[in-house]
Amino acid sequence: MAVTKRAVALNMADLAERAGVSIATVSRALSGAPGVSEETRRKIRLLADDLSYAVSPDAARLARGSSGRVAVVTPDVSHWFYAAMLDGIVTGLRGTDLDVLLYEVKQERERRRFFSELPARRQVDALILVALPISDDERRRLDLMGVTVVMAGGTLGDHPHVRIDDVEAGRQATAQLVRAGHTRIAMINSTGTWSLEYAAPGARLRGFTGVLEEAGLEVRPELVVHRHWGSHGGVEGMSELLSLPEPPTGVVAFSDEVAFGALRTLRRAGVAVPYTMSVVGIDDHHLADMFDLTTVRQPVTQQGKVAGQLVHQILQKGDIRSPHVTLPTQVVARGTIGPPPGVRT
Amino acid sequence: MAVTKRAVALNMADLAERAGVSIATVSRALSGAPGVSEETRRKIRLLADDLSYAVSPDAARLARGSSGRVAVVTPDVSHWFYAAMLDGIVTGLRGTDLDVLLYEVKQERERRRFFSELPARRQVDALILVALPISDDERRRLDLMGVTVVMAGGTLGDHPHVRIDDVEAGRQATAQLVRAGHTRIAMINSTGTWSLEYAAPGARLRGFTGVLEEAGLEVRPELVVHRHWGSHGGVEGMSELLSLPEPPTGVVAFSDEVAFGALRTLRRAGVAVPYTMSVVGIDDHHLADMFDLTTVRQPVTQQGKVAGQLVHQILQKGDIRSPHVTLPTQVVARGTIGPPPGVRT
DNA sequence: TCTCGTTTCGTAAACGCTTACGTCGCAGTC
DNA sequence: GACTGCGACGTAAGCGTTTACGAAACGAGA
Repeated sequence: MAVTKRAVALNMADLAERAGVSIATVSRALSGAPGVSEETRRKIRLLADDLSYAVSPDAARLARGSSGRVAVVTPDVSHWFYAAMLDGIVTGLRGTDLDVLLYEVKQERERRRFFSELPARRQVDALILVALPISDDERRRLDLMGVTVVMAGGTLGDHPHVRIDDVEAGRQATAQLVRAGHTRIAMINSTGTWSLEYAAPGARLRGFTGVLEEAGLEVRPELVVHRHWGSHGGVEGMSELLSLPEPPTGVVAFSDEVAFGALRTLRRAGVAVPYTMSVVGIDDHHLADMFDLTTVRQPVTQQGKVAGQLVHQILQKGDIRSPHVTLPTQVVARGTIGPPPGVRT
Repeated sequence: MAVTKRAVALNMADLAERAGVSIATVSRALSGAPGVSEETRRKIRLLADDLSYAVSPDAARLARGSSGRVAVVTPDVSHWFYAAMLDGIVTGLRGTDLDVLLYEVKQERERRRFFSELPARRQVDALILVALPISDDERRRLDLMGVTVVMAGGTLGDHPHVRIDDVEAGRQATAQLVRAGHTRIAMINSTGTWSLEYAAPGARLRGFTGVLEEAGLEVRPELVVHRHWGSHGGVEGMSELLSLPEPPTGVVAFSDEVAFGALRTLRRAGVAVPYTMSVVGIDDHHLADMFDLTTVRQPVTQQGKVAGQLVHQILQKGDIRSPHVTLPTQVVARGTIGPPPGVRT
């Protein structure tokens, strides 16, 4: 009848007509719902394939009330940590017919805007926050969305989360230096990117001091410096430590990138690693091997993957048994730790 | 009337009722369409804010026919190159009320699946392919989607694209070595990840050979090795070059990561850089500075950003003036290039 | 043969918007 | 004072699905 149909793609009605059945039957056949004979279902599926017809997700969502989409909110896709998380999430979601909607909130004001406008609003069934510290106020705004919220790489109240034990990671890193015989051990820790405190620096520092104290070693304030958590932070932090009247013989870096920077400073200063100075990182960055860096591995991609799977399970089964996952970290010995200078091996 | 409303979130009808106007007016007021007095518009907007009401994107899409979403298809989010591209795309799309739907196609078969099932089908208004080589057949499948397609980091027939000149990048890298006086210059080039040929390796190699020939230097087959384009490719490639009866004195790496690997091999082999061996990369990876690596910078994030802006413009204005953008590359001199050994400075 | 339960399918009412079109009121024109 | 034009708003028809409900057909049990 209608000669001027706007629809460029064919719709379910067209398909139904050609198949000689009603729209309802087509819908049931394609969605796998019961109430259709196997024969009819096969016929319809074949026809749909032939005409390369695909159900409109938007219309389906409208009718059903769920979007089949999950939002991932991350501070910086270009940074390897978040990128690896994202990669893991996508992997964990693969084959679940859940699509990923990506939101990047780089700056403080973007984050604020995100929570005040909630652009993911009514777009997704769930939200995965990637290591994003948020305020109580923002947490409350989040509830407005009325969707499942999962935190990857941190915690968020009672919401499901996947993370590592940062205190333990700090302990493992520090313990290697202690075991090697070092007594003057420093830490280049991270400052937060945000006004809100992010948990990792504090936790890793607790691990650091804990191990020192248990070993009967003093924690000297001048040996704990704070810098940005990128490689340049390591460059600066190491410089500061080297300029000390009595520099340390071993350094725990907040992250591998910080360690990379520290190593560059040492190389330029002509300080031999590990003969004069030992360095240990945390992360097991995929380039750590290129620096020969001894470190503590955290399974970043795996965290993302589990987060993705968690979301899928929750969306499917409603609730879920263990929504709080802590993945283990593990020492990776390479070449940047040796005995302190002056100690014979 | 309907006592059991399913809707958890309030809808436009609720808002209209409270505002004492019709749904149509609310729609017009909120979307910025003409035909509403400024006073009414303000009133409605205020009310919407108060009740923290948001228009359902799916319903809007259904009614309007466009989704406000763009799909980004990338081989590997966790790799810095694609991550930087993605970051750029998101940045370029910021403030355009276009959302990003992310698809990762890591393996050959995932790529095939993506093109055969087209999960982005009817979900997005445009598609951005990130440095993804595709076959003619797949290109045809893509047209089935009937949406704008943009290639970032490569070309794709007549479709709009953003990229760099890889031949020129190869030339710039090689020219530095030639200028420093090297005559035995090698290249660690990349093998493709896919069965389909990706353009960059071939183009960079052409730049390499072109410069050598213009300088009157011979291109020796044994000095061009092929490895995977990650750091381990560099490790292996450099080993092979070192094992040659007469090793080169300068090496052009396909990418910075390859160069990182090469540097590690050299360090372990006790070959001094740049005194005995010079190395140059391509990319300007954000860790290149940590290796002191001389390289050729390509603006990765910028490419993504332009691609995002391109999509936005095309979606808005229909067509567009210059849909083919080539961004310039540029030498970044650091510390891994010196004169060949035996040449007095 | 009648009734009842199953299966299979169609009918039609949502889902929450956008927009073409119609209506109304009012100022301006002759 | 009837007519015209225009701005502001309402009516209602979609957009392409899902799904509650009802109808029809059919076999089984009595």
